[in-house]
This record gives sequence, structure tokens and C-alpha cells, in this order.
Amino acid sequence: MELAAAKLKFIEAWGKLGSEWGINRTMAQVHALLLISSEALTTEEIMEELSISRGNANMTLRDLIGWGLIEKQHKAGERKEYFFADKDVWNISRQVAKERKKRELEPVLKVLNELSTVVGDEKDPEFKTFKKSVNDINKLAVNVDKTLETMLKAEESWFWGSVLKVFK
Amino acid sequence: MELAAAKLKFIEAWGKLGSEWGINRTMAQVHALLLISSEALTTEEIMEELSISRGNANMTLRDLIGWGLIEKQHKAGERKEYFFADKDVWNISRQVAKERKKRELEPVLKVLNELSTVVGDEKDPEFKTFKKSVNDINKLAVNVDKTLETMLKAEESWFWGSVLKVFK
DNA sequence: ATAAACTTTCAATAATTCTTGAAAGTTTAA
DNA sequence: TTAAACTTTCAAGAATTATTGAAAGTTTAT
Repeated sequence: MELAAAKLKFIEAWGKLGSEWGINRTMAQVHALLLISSEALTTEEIMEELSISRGNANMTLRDLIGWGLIEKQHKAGERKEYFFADKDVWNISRQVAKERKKRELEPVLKVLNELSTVVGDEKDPEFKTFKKSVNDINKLAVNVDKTLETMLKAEESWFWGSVLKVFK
Repeated sequence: MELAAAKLKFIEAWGKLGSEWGINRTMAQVHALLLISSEALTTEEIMEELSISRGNANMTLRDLIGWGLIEKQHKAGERKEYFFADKDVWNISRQVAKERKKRELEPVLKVLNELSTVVGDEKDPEFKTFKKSVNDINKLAVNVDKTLETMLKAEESWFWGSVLKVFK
């Protein structure tokens, strides 16, 4: 396979994966493009490469900065802003884990805690089932939260070394 | 908090979480409803409870069966079908992991393998960057795949025991 | 057979999410 | 200043995804 075709295929695959995981397709594609670019790119170049509008490019780039996945670069003597992605896949994973934990897991933990204060008749099967499900989910969520917390602090080699060794 | 209010809140939260993770909101809500029901419910009851149409309920229930999260139940002397959810949160996690691995991770691994056959000029920075990113992502994906594979076979207490012990 | 009870399908519609592009805003150089 | 270079905003429109509901399909009892 040729480089040009491979790039297109990568961008397409990354976009699809993103959209399956609740991440805007264009955002995932812009990220993909910057991931495989050795040079930082301008908004203009990104618009061109992915055939998207200026508005879309601008918002998407802003979002990616908000996710901590890309950064702006200024080149001496130029007005234009250049964008480049952190290429370290472990950093990317941690960054995504960190943001999704904050944006999604933590709000859910908060709700689960509120729900565990529910009061009712301990003899009522509906009440018992509700309490058990909520408690079980709460325990799982706490375990996931702890594991993510560890991941956020960990070095990649240590993390996978530990995980995969334990699992033989 | 009262049981009725808590149920609504749980269904809403589960639906929101689902939609953030690429799962249809209604599907997550139907799952939530069955998770906290001590009794199996009919299509009619589900439509009523969540204010959704018959068509929507039918398709959603079929999808949930396809995900292995709920099952049909037949009651003696009745024509109606009843639906109930597996309440074991570890089973649910494994089932979701199994399906998403099959539907999403495996196709991506396939593409990444194809992409690693790319040919080009080893001196070209664009080529080198592409190859490195694809290889790094490939390695990560393989590690995730292995970990999920272990999870699918594991008992809950063993799994979290191991993971959390390693991470102190 | 027939009809009642129940389930499934799917074209039409609604709701949501994404994208555009032009206007407004900002910064810099001269 | 002024104007060119560049970025941001956001209302309108496009695209995508989800939902409805009525008709068609199926099963069971009589």
C-alpha cells in the first residue's frame, strides 16, 4: 500500500472509531491527520486535506486543544497558527481517560451516591432490586475510577507490564 | 429520596451515559428499567413506563437481546413475551466488552495490520511519522485486546483483586 | 377456517447533531 | 490610522440518527 492511500485509510478508520465511541467524526479525523503529520499544519491545510469548512476546522481544533490532544505552534515571522498533535500514544490514552473520567464517570458516581440514599420498604422486592443494582454498579464504577486514577499516574511500560503479567 | 424518583433518576442517568458512549439513549434506558425491575416486563409495560412507541420498544428489545443483555421469558398460559435483564454487573460488563471488542476493536486491529504493510521512503519524515504512529497504536490496541480477553474469562473478584492489588 | 392476541416491519417524520460560510472580531505591520 | 492577514462566531441549512404508528405478519385457541 502507498503512503497516500494508507493515510486516507487511517484517517477514515480513526474517524469511524471515534464516532462509535461518542466522539465527533471530524474531530477524530483532524486528530488522525495531525497524528500522522511530521509537520505542524495550518487551519488552511487541514481544511484542504479533509475538505471541511473554516468554521468547522476552527471549532474542531479548539475542541482538540480542550481535550489536551493538540497544541498551537507559532512560527517566527509568521502570522498563521500551526497545530500539532502529541504523538505519544500513552499520553493520548491518559489524556482521553482523564477527560472522560472527569466529564462522564464522575457525574455518574455523583448520581449513584445520591441514589444510594433512597429510602423504602426493605421487604419490597422492587426496592431490594433497585438498591442492589445501584450498589453493584456503584462498586464497579469505583473500581474503574481507581484503575483510571492509577493509569493517569503510571508510566506505560510499568502499566502494561503489571497488567499483562498478572494476567499471564 | 423516594423509590419512584430514584428510578427515574437512574433511568435518566443511564440513558445519558449510554448516549455519551455511542449507545442509543432509549436502548440504555430500557436496559436501566429492566435492571431495576424485580419482575420481567412486557413490551406494553416498557412502552408505558418510558413513553415510547411499540415499534421503538420492539427494535430496542431486539437490540438488547443481540447485545446479550436481556432475555425473553415465557409465562405458562400466556401469549405475551416478558423481558428481563441479567442483573449481574460483572456479566454485563463482560458482555458489553465482548461485543464492542468484536464490533469495533477487531475491525480496527485488522485495518492497523493492513496499514503496517505500507511501503515508502525510509528517509521521508512523513513516512516515518506515519509508520511510527500506526505501530504505536497497534501495540496499544493489542494490549487492550489481550486485557479484554482476560477479562472475558475472569471472575470478578479475581479480576479486581488482581488489578487493584498491583496498583496498591 | 376465523379471529383474537400478539409481534414485526418500515416509510414517513421528528429530533438531534454537524457543517457551512459570511460577517464580525482581532492582531499586526507599515 | 488603515488595511491586510488571520481567527472566531453563529444562524441557517444539511446530514444523520431515532422514533412513530399503522399495516402486515405470525401464532394460538376455538
